[in-house]
Amino acid sequence: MKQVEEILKKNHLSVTGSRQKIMQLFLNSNGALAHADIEKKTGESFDRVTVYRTLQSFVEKGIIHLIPTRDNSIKYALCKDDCEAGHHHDNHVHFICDECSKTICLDDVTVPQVKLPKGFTPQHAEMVVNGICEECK
Amino acid sequence: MKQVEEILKKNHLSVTGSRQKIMQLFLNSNGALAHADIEKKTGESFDRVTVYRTLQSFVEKGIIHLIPTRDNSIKYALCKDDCEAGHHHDNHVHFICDECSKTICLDDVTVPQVKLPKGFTPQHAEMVVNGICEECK
DNA sequence: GTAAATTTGCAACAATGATGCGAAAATTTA
DNA sequence: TAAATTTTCGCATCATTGTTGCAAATTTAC
Ligand SMILES: [Mn+2]
Ligand SMILES: [Mn+2]
Ligand SMILES: [Zn+2]
Ligand SMILES: [Zn+2]
Repeated sequence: MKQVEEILKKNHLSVTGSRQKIMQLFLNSNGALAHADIEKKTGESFDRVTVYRTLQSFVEKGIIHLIPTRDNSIKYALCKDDCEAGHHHDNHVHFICDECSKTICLDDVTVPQVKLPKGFTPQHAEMVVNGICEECK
Repeated sequence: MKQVEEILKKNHLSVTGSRQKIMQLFLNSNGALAHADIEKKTGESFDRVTVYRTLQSFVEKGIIHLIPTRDNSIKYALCKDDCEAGHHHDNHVHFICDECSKTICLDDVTVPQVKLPKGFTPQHAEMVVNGICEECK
């Protein structure tokens, strides 16, 4: 069984053309993908709505996670940590290159804890670093 | 001279009704404001476009800064650090309450530095913490 | 292979944000 | 303070992004 098919089945998702193609895109890509990237790379094959729904279901199943960016565009990347449906626990830092604008999961860099003022209880923290990536250096 | 007028003049912005009213909103508010909040609180007085343009010019002048959120909605807050036109340098942590969904600048909590993998050069870092705020606790 | 369940594509809609342009208002000049 | 100049405002219009309902097509289960 192909890797893509395996991933879908393991996550109780029916195996369809769009899901296979989009999942393959993530497996091939070394950075994060935006909705627009996916539409472009699948080349008109699927309806815009299908792409939205596919991404949503991948997020729900814990296959991909979203990355917040400074310009408020959503990017998606594969979860390498062992996330489960409805229970993500990636807590790594994300890097956005100002040169090539690629978004990269720094899987080995954990989001540091910060001491909050009295009364604040943290639940989850995100950290995004901008700069120059190893390739553009 | 009123405080609001003073701020506008200091930043070389002509003093207009919309700018005064929106600036006053920021001065009164203890959390960050979204575009929609501002439209609501000014009560139909100004065109939607005017609000957009006012916020843009405040950002350009270094009077307010944007806060990235996980759900892709833009929030704005007063710069308390000494930002200048075209050169922001707030680097504090932001807190978003999961209960009241207020967004708060933690001006005294500096974004910590992280050690990046070899080849990555950081330029700027953002950190957003979700949880329960002091009021909702 | 057939029936049931799920997914897809289309149409329609809502929200958000940008731009051009003439009218209105604010600032500068005299 | 009045006229001239500069800036801003409001409106119309458009683009992009994302959501929902529903019938047709596809996938899965039997
Ligand atoms: Mn990641
Ligand atoms: Mn802030
Ligand atoms: Zn790069
Ligand atoms: Zn709260």
